[in-house]
Amino acid sequence: MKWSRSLIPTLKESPSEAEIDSHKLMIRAGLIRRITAGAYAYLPLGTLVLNKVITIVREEMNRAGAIEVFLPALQPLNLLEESGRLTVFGDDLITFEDRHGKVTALGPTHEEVVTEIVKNEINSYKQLPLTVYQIQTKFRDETRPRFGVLRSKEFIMKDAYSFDGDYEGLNKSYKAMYEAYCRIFDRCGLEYIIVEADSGAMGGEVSHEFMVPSNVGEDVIIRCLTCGYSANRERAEAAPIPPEDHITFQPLKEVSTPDKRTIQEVSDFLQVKPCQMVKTMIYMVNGQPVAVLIRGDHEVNETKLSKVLGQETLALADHNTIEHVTDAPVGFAGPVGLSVKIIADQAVSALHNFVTGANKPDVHLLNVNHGRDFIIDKIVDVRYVAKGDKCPRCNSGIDISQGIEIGHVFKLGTKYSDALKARFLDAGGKERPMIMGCYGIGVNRIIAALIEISRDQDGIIWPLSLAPYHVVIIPVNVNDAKSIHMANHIYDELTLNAGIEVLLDDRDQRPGVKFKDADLIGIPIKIIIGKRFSETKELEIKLRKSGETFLVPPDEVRLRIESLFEMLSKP
RNA sequence: CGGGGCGUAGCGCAGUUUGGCUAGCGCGCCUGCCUUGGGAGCAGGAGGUCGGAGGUUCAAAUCCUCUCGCCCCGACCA
Repeated sequence: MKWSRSLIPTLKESPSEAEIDSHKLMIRAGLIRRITAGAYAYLPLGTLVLNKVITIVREEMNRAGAIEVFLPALQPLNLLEESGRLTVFGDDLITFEDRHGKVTALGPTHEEVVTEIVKNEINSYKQLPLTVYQIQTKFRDETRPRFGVLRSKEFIMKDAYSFDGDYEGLNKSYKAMYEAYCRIFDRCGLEYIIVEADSGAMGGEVSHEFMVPSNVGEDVIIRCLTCGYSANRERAEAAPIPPEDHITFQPLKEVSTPDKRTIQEVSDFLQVKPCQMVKTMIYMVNGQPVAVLIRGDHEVNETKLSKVLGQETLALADHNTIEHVTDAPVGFAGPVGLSVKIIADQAVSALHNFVTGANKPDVHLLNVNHGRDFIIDKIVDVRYVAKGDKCPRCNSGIDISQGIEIGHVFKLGTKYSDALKARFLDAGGKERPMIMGCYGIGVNRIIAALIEISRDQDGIIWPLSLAPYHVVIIPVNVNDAKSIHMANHIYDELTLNAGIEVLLDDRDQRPGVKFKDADLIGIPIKIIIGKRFSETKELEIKLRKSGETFLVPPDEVRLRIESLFEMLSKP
């Protein structure tokens, strides 16, 4: 492709809309343009990269035995109603009313649609197992789209769904997808961490997230650098905190804390560290108030809490309920004298002589001890892992970092096949629900994540596998007939005879402009036809990533490029 | 959805507080000269409903009301 005939609008300055580097670079390098909040147009260079990613994904899905399908973006609401996810998605669902008054959704994901199809078309164990996938645009009305294509209202997802007759089959299907994901991300040149993820309120099932470590990532990665334990924030556990030895119970004491409600306020006022305090949170569970005790410096993990309580729906109680239950305004709740069920986080059970609310206005209690002053009904793990926690497996220090979620694999079990009645007859003639798995990859996110981890002050650094073009030929002076002739010759040689994707910068621009642009758009290899060429007939090959240069006579260029390809293809 | 901010040329911005020349600057773009190894120089030029609607005024980018869009923080997020 000749530069002058494509559309590659590079920018010197960063647009004000962009906050993070990958977003800025995608705009500056002419990959994308925003059309509206959370929706981006892919320009030629962006489209080439997108297609590179899609090709890799498709090849590896096929290799793993998955079958490609193409499902509609439009979805009827009744399917989502049947699975119960209409309320789960809620306002995230983008819907519209057609001329007949029928309300239709733009699909946020496709579990229901694919299950509906399989339910209708598959009746026998002989037709299983089956894994289908598609590459489709998904729609979600994100409350706040941000970071360019990392969180948008419209995004491309590869979603796959496996159907098996038994759990052993699911395990095989899951493993095949898991391994395919590793190959896909390896081929894309991404460094990634696989973390255990929470499987929501279904319980007992397995889920893994593929994360690219990055400080702009919106997901939290908890891991142990010693034993390799890794999990996301919802899922991660910490080693139980051991109770202190030789504690003597101090006498319980009331203390006046006028208008001090938050942990921070009370901590400052009484000069007690938050880790010596206990928060009492009142939750509504099945219409009944429950007190949850958590250490002052910890946070309640509602995913764990709902699992512990066996409830999918729980919520913090409103102010009226709290005042009714505790006999005090919000901010002064405590377990002593409370008549509701008391659930304590493990860390609280290890505390002695702690500070907490007195269930009286403007009063807190000092030296509270469970067993003596109140009884805990249940000790459980219901908090998020915090800095300073220990690994639940090996008790080493734990590392908390951020990452971009680029893939998620999930053993669903029978959630959707039960809801939508997708059953089959087994060898014994017995009707059984299909066992499902689902597997997603954020295609656009792969691109943004790659740029986040592969760039420098000059621009993007593409791996060979994702580069929009492998090579850019730069004739320094396009008015020099010999240079142009050579540029065309090399172009044909590489394109026609070696199947290499080449961009020819035929613009009548000063060399500096062309070099800067080539660096910005991140083409792995530059072939420069300039001063050297007029002097010694040599061409210069320069690598984007390392900056290494090689002087090569024209008839050796192809061989040299091919050997560089081999080198660049290795991780 | 709460809080904050911003909409002026393709991009980045000044001008708005205190209303008043023909609405500016840098980059980019067009023409010519010159130049050709890391975003050159000179000269000339095109490009604006100042987000939109209404109002106040002799006069509005500037003041008032409404409205649309966008960004940031928070809440939310299979």
